[in-house]
Amino acid sequence: MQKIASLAKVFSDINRLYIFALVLRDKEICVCEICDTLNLSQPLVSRHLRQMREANILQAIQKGKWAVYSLAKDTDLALNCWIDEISRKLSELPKLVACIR
Amino acid sequence: MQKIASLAKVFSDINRLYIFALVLRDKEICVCEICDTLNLSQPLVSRHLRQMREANILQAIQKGKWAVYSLAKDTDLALNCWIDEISRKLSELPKLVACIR
DNA sequence: CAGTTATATAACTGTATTGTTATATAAGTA
DNA sequence: TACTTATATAACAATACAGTTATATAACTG
Repeated sequence: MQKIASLAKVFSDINRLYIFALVLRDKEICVCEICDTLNLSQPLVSRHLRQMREANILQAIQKGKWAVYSLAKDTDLALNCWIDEISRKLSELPKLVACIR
Repeated sequence: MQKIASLAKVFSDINRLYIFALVLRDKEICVCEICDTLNLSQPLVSRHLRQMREANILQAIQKGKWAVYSLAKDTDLALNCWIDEISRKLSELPKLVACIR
């Protein structure tokens, strides 16, 4: 039950929801692209991403100077519900600003 | 998207999760029974219940001196996912202490 | 009707959280 | 090598939230 609450807490912030939706849409995305697209400050995005890493929702790999985020590999069962729900809302997201991958 | 975040916020608190699960299990339950079963103070339960009423998750009707809570009638689509998820966890809840309905 | 029971709410405290600003680090680039 | 770019983190201020204590209200009960 605590697990459900922790997952819910991550998705209770609108900016984390948007970030998660962006990752779902693009499969792979770097931090600066999230900042540009959602118009959020870099430190803010960075911390939100950390929370999602620690909740085992996202994973990051280093590619040159970029940190590239994607859905975590061992996607928890309780997460599937969220993925479906948020996938349905992807159209609400702004278009990409710059993609230098 | 904001709607999803609001729902998530409600379920990000472990006590609200427990309360919701109790309502799911018993269909109808009064405030004092929730307090007894979960061993939570009455004002705390009362406030959590209000948040769930305001999020349109639960509804309350007055029955004599009891306020009886149940799942809201027009159960939002986004809520179904939660109902399924939490239903699977009902076994974690303590047994009823007293039921004077 | 006085007392009790069930519930709601307000006021308060302590803690958590968001978003900002400033700084550190590490990897590319001129 | 100096400069720039991408990211992380720490320190801070402002706000939000949980849980408590005290109080109000309304409906039963003796």
